Amino acid sequence: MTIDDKTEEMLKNLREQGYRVTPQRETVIRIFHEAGDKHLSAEDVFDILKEGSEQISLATTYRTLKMLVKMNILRELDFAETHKHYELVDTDAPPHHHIICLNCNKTIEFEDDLVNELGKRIAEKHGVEIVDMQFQIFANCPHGDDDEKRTHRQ
Amino acid sequence: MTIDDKTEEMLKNLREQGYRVTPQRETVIRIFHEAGDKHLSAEDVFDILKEGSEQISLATTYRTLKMLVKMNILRELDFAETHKHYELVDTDAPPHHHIICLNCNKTIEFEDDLVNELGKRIAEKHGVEIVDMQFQIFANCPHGDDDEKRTHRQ
DNA sequence: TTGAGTGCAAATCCTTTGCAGGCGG
DNA sequence: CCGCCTGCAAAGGATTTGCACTCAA
Repeated sequence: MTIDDKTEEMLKNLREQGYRVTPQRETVIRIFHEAGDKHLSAEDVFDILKEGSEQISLATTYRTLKMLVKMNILRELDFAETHKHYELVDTDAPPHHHIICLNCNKTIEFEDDLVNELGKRIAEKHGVEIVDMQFQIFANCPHGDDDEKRTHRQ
Repeated sequence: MTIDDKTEEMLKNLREQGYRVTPQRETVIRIFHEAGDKHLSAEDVFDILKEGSEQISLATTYRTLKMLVKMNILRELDFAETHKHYELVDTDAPPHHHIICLNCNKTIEFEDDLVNELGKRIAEKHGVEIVDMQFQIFANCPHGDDDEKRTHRQ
């Protein structure tokens, strides 16, 4: 399935839910598809927009991201930073998790059936209905520059 | 060991690291001890302070929290919210994890050796040196008020 | 046509910082 | 006494919101 197809499918989804399909929304969704599995912040999206021909205000960028999260098209990620990141929800794929390098700020994504299974089991044990899970491993990767070390996690 | 003993020990720790021991710092540490295993935000700490006899400015509250994280006395927690939470580091205890109810915003703490073991193994497999890990399960607990439902996670 | 969506600027929330004075060691 | 800490107020970054206008349906 091409990026266009995937984008079109999500737009159809929006329309069916009573949302209007605007060029702004289409562009934001396309940006996430083109970004592959990268995590983008609102500011990232806005910067990409500034480069391209489609100009969208920062306010609309934020409003669109929030709406897409509510629509379950994007997932909100909370690493220990000042701002949030977003990534496309892939309903076919199992949830994936992240290793966050405290030196270079890079993230490594990983999938792990055991983690997912364990999460489900823990939720059951506590009698709650699971919606999402995120396993975050904070670590230092081998080649890190200490210069850029983050201060908010020792 | 009493709360006073634990507080005193941490203050000694500060002194040894070249930090000054001020009534403000003592008070903040004591508040966390008295709060048991609750997670407090900067604003929470400040509110508790306002109630009590010790008045501390919000700026100092933030500065103290940040310093205590660097000292590894507090751990910073990032649930999917606009502000951070802090909890006492217990170096004897294994890391614990959280179930966050999307309805009522309450958190359930849990420990799980399997999760910790799995985290360690995953870090090893990826060749990174683990510093901390947090398994967050976002869920709905049975009795939730839908009124207070959080918007930033569908 | 019409109200959901947009852009702009102002507002808000959380957190940090500059500066002058205070106090721990 | 020295310089780290504090309080205050102002600044800062990220995100939200009020309002008038625009455009998708």
